[in-house]
Amino acid sequence: MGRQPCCEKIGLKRGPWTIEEDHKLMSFIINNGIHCWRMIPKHAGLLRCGKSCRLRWINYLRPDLKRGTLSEFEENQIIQLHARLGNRWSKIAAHFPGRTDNEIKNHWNTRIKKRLKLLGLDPLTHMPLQQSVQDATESEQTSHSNEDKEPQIKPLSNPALESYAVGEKMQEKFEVGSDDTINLFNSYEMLWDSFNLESAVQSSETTTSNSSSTSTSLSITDSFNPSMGESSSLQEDSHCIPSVDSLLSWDGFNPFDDFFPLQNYL
DNA sequence: AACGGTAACAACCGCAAGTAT
DNA sequence: AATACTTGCGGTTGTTACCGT
Repeated sequence: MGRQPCCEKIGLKRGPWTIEEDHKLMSFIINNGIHCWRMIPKHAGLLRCGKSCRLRWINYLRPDLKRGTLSEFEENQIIQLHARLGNRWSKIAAHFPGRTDNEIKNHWNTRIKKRLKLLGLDPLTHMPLQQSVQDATESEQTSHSNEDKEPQIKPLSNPALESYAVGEKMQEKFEVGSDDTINLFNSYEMLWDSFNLESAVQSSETTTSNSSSTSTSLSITDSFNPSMGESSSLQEDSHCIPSVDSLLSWDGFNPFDDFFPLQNYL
């Protein structure tokens, strides 16, 4: 039998969203909240599938989104979290209120990966590249067990201890040219020394479990629709509401101009 | 000015997990 | 317990802007 597709694809629009579509989606969600993504396009008068609407809301329209490039500090945090969590972008994003998993994933793939490679680090394992290759070769040669043959994909079990004793060596070895890269390297090294990742992740996991993208969205929309009473209130998640600056910093288009009486919420 | 290459970002797709019946 | 359905996630692709030649 198989599963029903999430939506009837025939006649649906794809590709970049127009401003009108954004307005329709915003307006609908603000007035009605989010109950069922599948129904939203139909009721909002959009020729999109629910999935597409959800993505657009989460990655672009959500009022609590923090726009702009990630700071150096955020970048370093991402690196640390990636060393521990691997490609679990949503888990990583949960540590950055206002950032989306898509955004962090894109940032990782387009920038951080390259910088790590420049530093001679394998973005996958966070180990020095040559060492990774060497380890792989050695394990192939010795071939002790099947476990030894596993590719070096697992995140480090204790990255703070393992990786950054090589810091000095790496710096000598790769003669990294740009100041940026050197800065990244230094802070990377420093952070491992000083940052108690374990406790940070744990505390963050407990505190952010309620502020994932979805619950955040809901709590915010709830705040516009007190009658919904579906979940937590704005008070609880108020830290997710962005500053005026971040709301107003959208280039060209601020979808909230038409819908949000901002002064009531900020 | 035209072209090609690249970076950055947005959006789509397929699958898995979670939930309701 | 089984099935149907929805939602969320991660990988991938598409699009656009920018830059160097």
